[in-house]
Amino acid sequence: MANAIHERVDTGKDSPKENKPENHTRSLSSPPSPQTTCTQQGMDGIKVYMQERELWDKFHELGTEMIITKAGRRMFPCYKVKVTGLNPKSKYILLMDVVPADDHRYKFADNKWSVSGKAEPAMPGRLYVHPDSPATGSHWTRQLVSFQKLKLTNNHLDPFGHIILNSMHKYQPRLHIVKADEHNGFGSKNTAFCTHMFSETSFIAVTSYQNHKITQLKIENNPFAKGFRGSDDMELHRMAKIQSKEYPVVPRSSVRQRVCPSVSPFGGEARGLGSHPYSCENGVSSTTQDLLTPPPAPYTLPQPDSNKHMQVYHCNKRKDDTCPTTEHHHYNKSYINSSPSDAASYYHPSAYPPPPLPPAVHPPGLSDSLHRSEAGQRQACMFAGSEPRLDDPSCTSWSYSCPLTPAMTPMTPTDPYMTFPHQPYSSSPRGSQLSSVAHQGSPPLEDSLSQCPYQTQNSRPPQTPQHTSSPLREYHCYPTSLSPTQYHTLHTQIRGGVPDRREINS
DNA sequence: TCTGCCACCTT
DNA sequence: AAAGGTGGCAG
Repeated sequence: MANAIHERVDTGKDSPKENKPENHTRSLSSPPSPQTTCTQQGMDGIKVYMQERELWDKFHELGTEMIITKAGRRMFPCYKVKVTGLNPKSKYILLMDVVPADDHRYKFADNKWSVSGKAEPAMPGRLYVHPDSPATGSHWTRQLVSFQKLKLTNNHLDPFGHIILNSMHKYQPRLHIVKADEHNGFGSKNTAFCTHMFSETSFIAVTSYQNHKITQLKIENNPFAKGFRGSDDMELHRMAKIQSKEYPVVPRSSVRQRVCPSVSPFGGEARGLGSHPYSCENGVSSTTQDLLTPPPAPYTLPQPDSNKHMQVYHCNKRKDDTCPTTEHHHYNKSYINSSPSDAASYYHPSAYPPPPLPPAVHPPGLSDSLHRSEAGQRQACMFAGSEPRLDDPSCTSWSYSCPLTPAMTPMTPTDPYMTFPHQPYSSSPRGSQLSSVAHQGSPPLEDSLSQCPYQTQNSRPPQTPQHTSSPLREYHCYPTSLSPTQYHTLHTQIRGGVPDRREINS
């Protein structure tokens, strides 16, 4: 909340030029994602600057690790960006997802990370929709956009809408910006969106830190870990206290951490992602369906059965009222009234495979209902998608439900996959093209970057090396034709309003 | 490896 | 003042 603002209201340089990294904010911002080629909707002029890039770089050099817990753990550094190039009056939904960076499983031994096998099946992909969504371009560009409330979990059955990851696997966070104007809503044609990835934000999910250097970096920079900082004196004192013995005093870090000398985990390779330049993908789908439709699967990750079902979680507070009858216009208004800060976090299912843009698209109803919900509460509205494997024709739909979007749902509710209001997400029988976003979802980034997976079957535009020099390189994935898709079974669940444990108290 | 609990902090 | 975010650690 306030944080985003505090960090850098950087309004000063509102519109950095392409390729031109901001100097004065260099430490805080990375070069903007390269621009986009979006052909329509004006998405091409959107630029995204990663904040606190220096910090991200420090972690990245060592091999960033993010703790994942059953209850959900925030990311640190926090994913914060500055966005420019949005139409001040248009509405956009900003969301994030975290996709596999490759299909390997890693191990940390000899003080470094190395591949230890094949990745486990991808977890249900989920989307984290920024609480302020949908909001006008003016809103998003006015201040930094922080995803600090996003949480990562290793609980495959997580009921809170947190992003589910596998420990010891490498991931790449992605930011999606979806235009959500009434004239460009999900249910309509021309849904435009763009995807931005910053390679320095890739990380390996762990249940406990492997590299003590990462631990120290976290302690030094995360305010919540301040309790672990301290002078040697404090250390000693504490140590003595903890171990009532007279053990030789050893630096806390040494004591606490496993032995890990210094070697950068990501070992020179920054592994696929690491070394990849940032990429930015934008796309416009001609139709909503296109967006939703999964791309051909260039690469497939096995999906657990559970994944095959689309799970929808409704906001507890969902107002049925709000959703159902909502019309497109509704959301406009609601948004205005709602205060972003109050908004709760929303989670949507993302299909890894297909990245779930779609859900986002829904903004209309969504925001309405969600935003109005009590502030601060994380009522997650999440949708878990089964992740369709890209190659699996059956997976395609991304509908998300949330009662939110009646308006957007042009489809018949009776269809299984139509369960969601959002039909568009649902698979479109016809191969449609998926916008990059959708595609990207799940395939390991490595593939995507190296070759747009989605395109696999298509010709992929050569990476447009537009800003090669800049970290962000943009790759456009053009829609590929998709095979007919079938829908996932949708499994809906309504949260009973059971908040996170922590929230119970509140 | 993973989990639960704890002290210590921030918000 | 309460809620909730951290890493350490034992099991």
